[in-house]
Amino acid sequence: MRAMGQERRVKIRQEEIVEAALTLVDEQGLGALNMRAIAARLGVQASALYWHFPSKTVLMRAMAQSFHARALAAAGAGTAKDWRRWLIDYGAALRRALLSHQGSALLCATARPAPDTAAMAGDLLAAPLMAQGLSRAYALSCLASINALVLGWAVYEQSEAMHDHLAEMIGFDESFALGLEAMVSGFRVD
Amino acid sequence: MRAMGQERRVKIRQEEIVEAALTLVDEQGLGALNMRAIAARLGVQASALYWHFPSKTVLMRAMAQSFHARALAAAGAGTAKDWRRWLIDYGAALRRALLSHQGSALLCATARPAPDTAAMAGDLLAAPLMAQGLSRAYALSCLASINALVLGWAVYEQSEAMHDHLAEMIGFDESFALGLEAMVSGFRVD
DNA sequence: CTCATTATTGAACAATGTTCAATGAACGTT
DNA sequence: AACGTTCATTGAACATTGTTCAATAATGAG
Repeated sequence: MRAMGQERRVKIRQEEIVEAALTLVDEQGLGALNMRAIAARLGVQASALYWHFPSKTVLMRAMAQSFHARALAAAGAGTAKDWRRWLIDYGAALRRALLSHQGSALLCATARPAPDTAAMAGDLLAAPLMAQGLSRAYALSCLASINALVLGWAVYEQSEAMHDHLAEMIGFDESFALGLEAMVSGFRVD
Repeated sequence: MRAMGQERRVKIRQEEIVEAALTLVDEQGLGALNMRAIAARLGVQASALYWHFPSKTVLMRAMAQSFHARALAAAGAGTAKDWRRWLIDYGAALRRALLSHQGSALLCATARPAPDTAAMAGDLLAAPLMAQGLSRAYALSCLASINALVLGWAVYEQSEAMHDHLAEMIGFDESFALGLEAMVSGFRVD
């Protein structure tokens, strides 16, 4: 039975590629993300990547996915808190995850994860809220708004053109915290 | 005195280019936005555009700028309302402006307006809030959070991959309104 | 060892952003 | 009206980048 062994080797390789691509974006920005650069970082030819990924789009989708997975893991640790507290912690964790990698916000905005994974993530995230009595629809609405807020802020903050200008007028962390807390405190359960 | 005539002609041409580019994005998506396509729409060669714009990046910046200007005009109409009402109306107007053009959210996320224009827009937007007693810093924080929320939602909604999936679970308009109203109602003046 | 599957190479192609010398168009000056 | 300068466009190129594909090397089962 060789199929299993082969499959694992492929998966490892895929993760190596995603990791190389992520560090590349981290170091040189999203604009420097091209197949030849990724391949060079792995000591390989660009066309070799196409055995593992059908296109750059799918590769970027995998990158964004790996990203969301980390953020989710970091946030979903303690699920026993009050749901407002949980939402705030989740928002803050997602924000930290995005800000810890240059250009990750635009990456996540450009390449959304695959539909099925997104569905799973939605269920995983909604669970802690539903456990405390929120309806599924309401929980998903709240989560989507939090996601939008965090992503929007991160895009602003990681935009070279915007960063310096905005930084003169407001404190990013304080303003974000203010907006996030305002939104969560404004959620009403009916 | 010919300088004035020439200058005006140039400006008209620039606006024509921006408009052509915007309708192109609107009709065929952001991915179809390339210099040759824009030029073809104007019955001209791609290289001709480089007399008016130094690069595609600057062109896109102008596009995003024209966008923000429209949204601002649509929202800033009545400035006499209660500031919470004003924030909600502004958020809704910006959202409508973004959603009325395919792919505009990503465009605005990718190409931010020029720093000086952004500063002017900030002042223009903060004014109605400061007129009702909010501090400048607080007003800008609130506005930035609203902008982030609207932009994040619009990105989600205009993402092909995300749209269908999210639409199954939540109503965009309702969820957005819920998040926006929650946030605004959560803003506290101290 | 043999061979089929897996993985990579090297060379190409197409699309796209961009440059530049050459050319045409517009217009004030003489 | 003719001239020349400035404005605007062309056409052809170049570099980068995503992608393909036949050829080839590596790998592991029998």
